[in-house]
Amino acid sequence: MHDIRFIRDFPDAFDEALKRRGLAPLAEEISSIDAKRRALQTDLQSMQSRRNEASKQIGMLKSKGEDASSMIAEVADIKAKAPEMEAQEAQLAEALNNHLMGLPNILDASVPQGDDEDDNELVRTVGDKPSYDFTPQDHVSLGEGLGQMDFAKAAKLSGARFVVLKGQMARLERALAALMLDTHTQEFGYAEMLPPAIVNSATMTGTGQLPKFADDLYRVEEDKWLIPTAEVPLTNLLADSITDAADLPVRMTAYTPCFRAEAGSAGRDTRGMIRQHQFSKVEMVSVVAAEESANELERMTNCAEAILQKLGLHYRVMKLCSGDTGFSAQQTYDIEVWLPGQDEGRGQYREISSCSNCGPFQARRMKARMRREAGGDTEFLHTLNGSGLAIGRTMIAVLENGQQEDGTILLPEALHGYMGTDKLVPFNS
RNA sequence: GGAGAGGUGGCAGAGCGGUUGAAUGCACCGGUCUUGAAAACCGGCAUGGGUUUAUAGCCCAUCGAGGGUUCGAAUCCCUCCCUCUCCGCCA
Repeated sequence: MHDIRFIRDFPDAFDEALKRRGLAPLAEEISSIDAKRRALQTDLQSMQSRRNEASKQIGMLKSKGEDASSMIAEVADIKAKAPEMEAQEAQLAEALNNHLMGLPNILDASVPQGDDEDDNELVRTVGDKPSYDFTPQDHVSLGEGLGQMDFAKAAKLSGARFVVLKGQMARLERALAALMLDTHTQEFGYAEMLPPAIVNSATMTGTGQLPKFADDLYRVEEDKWLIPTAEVPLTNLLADSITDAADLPVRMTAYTPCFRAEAGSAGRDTRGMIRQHQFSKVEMVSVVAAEESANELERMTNCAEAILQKLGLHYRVMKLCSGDTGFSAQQTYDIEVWLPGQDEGRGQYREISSCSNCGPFQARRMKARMRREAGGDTEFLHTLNGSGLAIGRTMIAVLENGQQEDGTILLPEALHGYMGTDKLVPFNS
């Protein structure tokens, strides 16, 4: 959500920010709606003020047993005029709100201009691509080959974009989640949380999924939605509250299922586990004071990278360009892991984590505020979220990177304890 | 799902048609006292918005949410949401 005062005070900067998002200028239109609304509100309030004053006098006159009929008539007159003005005011307020809630966040100055993922900027590459003296298989062949991944059964149960994992691969999900949670809580100070996976519309609106992206969500009943990421419940934990500066930063992590209708992705990544309607993710959320958010984004990205490093996976960090940065973010780093089995064994980088600084954008929507000192003003917090990591895609990476020519998988050492073995072998053997 | 009881400031808890944005206590902040601390005492202490050069004033709104009755609603009525107790069901 945008700050109407910013639009009022810096219309050109706002329109420039819209332009970076590929949107037409709106500052003038928004400011004009706002000006009309405030003028109307001022009139309305002075009427209400008169009404309140008259009512008090009526009370006093009546208590003395005097006649108040002329004042009662005056109030009646005000009451006759008010509804039309109130309706107008409400209409303007709604129009204004639709603009403020429907427009994407202002991009950080450092975000490169671009149209899509091809214009993202390489920040760093860590580790080296593994080499194989055979053509690497993708995770589908590997998983099905080991009898531990069943897309056909999942399709029968649920439809496209689901999977059934069996045996060691089912356990691998749990092992990865445990490694991630242990790392974030023990090494990086994140508090482990277990939030609801179903939230109401107000919560979805707070983080920016609603009102614009309802089609990407699953709705289980009126006003009940399945979360697409734990960012939603975790960040909204701070909604409608004022946090003491001494309690910052707030860092939380959670392992939850995530549900995405993938409305706009029909036909993309139809093979395998890359894009599923249901997947699990360990999410990190940080809530900090304004001046800390830039540093916190770097820190959070490093926390996600730490998981990849523990798993010995090669990856690169990309700074998303203007066209690829999400609605609520002002700046985003994507971490792309190397998947040697993709593209017929030639390999491909694929997003495995996305870490975003949303600035005050979500906080303003959900009224998440902070106070620096007793009696001081409130100000909006900055919120950040990042995957640490997406479990399904991490599993793909572990499988494709650890594969042997015979189709078995050598596991990274960090998982041996969690898995009780160093190798994935055919199911039931 | 059924029956009942409730939802008031950071917390506890009064108010139940009039000048109440809301008693009182606790917490918190400032001060007096004290070598220091505690205690005691004094004062302050909701949020959002409008107006304004103004963090000064003045004004509006908010006592779960939304409607209604009334000159006037935290207080009365309706709908919804949530919490608690009991019953039913259930992992």
